Amino acid sequence: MMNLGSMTVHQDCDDCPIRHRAVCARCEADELQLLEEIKYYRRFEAGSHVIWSGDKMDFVGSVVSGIATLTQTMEDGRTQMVGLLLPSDFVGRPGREGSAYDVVATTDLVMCCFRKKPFERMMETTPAIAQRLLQMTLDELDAAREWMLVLGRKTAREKIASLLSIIARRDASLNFNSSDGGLTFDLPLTREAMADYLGLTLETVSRQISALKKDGVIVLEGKRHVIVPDMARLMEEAGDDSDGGLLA
Amino acid sequence: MMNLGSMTVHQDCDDCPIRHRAVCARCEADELQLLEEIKYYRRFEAGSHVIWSGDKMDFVGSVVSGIATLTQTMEDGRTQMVGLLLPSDFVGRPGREGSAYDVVATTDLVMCCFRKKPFERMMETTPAIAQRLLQMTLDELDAAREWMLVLGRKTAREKIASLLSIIARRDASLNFNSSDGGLTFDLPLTREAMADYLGLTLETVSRQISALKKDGVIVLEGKRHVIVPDMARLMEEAGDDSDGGLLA
DNA sequence: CGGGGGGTTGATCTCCTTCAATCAACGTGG
DNA sequence: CCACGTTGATTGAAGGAGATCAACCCCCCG
Repeated sequence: MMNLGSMTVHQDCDDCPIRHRAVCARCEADELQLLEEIKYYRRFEAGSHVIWSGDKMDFVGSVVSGIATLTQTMEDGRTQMVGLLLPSDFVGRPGREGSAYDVVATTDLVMCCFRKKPFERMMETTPAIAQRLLQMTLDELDAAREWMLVLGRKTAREKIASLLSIIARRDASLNFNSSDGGLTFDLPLTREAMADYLGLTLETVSRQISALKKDGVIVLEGKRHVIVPDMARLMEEAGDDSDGGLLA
Repeated sequence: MMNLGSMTVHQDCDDCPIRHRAVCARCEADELQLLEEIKYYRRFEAGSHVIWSGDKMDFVGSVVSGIATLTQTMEDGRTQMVGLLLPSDFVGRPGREGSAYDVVATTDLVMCCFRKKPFERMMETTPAIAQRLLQMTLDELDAAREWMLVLGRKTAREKIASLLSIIARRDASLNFNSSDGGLTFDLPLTREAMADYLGLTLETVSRQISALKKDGVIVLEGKRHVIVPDMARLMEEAGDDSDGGLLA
């Protein structure tokens, strides 16, 4: 898949689907007005790079729709995904020149971007933005630490179950897709991307998904559509017993 | 070792060793004054818990001296260290009741604590604190993500080398202990704690340290004192080639 | 029809875990 | 001062979970 560049689109903050969850969530009308002046939309097609590791970043922004990944790569080519960016997630780091990671669109992606310098200035004058960003960063830090447990201590089977339960829970919180008690969702990642997220090979990912299917923990329709008949069972397989930890 | 509780000590912010690096780094004299009113010192002895996972936290604070670890534990006892807390590091999460992790003092520890509610109120009125906390949290997030690469993709030998080079670099930035070109430091962790940090067993840690010693990458004096004759070599072993990534 | 991307499955290999013995340093009490 | 237990660390032998290498399938698309 080639990067064909980006298209520009426009939208009003009022009908923005991530208005209440993104960095701008706590902004008042007048503050939004200021943001509108420094914002612009960009569209990326599936497979294209939003940012290259090491590159200078002249913007920060929010994922409006679609999914992107945050990955690190070693010289010899080994890669580790360090974050999954979903709608409302923030991209970029105020106060730093370059990006430490590759950001890649895994689906078609729309981002709401802010020019970096003006945004940094706004952060100093608009507590609502800085506070929201702090909150979001603390959440991401918790997520990263939870993932460290997954990477460091869980078995391949538990890793897969952990990933599935995270995606399932996220989808459940957005939509109401609990048809007849069983959760349902589409995997937004290829087997290879899952492997990069879980610190495994794609073969192991495939085998463990097959094993979970054989054991009735999940039901597959095609390669990507997953049905979870018993969420508690899945979380048990993930090693996260029952409660699953309180979400923000 | 038993937890004998904590002793209280006092200190003035002016001669505080972490004054310029902790959450309070950007505070002006008047803001420090306010902090002084809600602050108190606590001393923990090596091996004792600062916080238990799940417990309600009525304070947040900074590590003044000593070292603590942040660990997560699964029901079956598997543990993963998710953070190493050094002087100036922040403990606790504003806006959340309980702690998600165990915080354990690995050496004797002194903490500068702030009562949580007043601190949260101050965060809303004092941009200097919120801004500094955001900066520190973003740094921690980067560190956590770097560690995800270590946990997910590196070999045991590379993991050990990564840990050693991180500790070496940190020590180098604090002290000037580059006697005759070779860095020198003491390991602040037992083999078991290193294993918990690296997602390994303590036996593997021991074996890989021995191997690095045999290969001349490090020199050991006793079990804990490490000499690194060639830092570039160590970083090569860690898989972080040469530059080592830009620090903040 | 051919080709390529994504996915599954099999056979083998290897690195790390597991289980276990041993050792050095240290403290404690007889 | 020496036997004893404890704690941290090292080392050995055996086994296994996951990596690696490789074949093959499915499906879409040109």
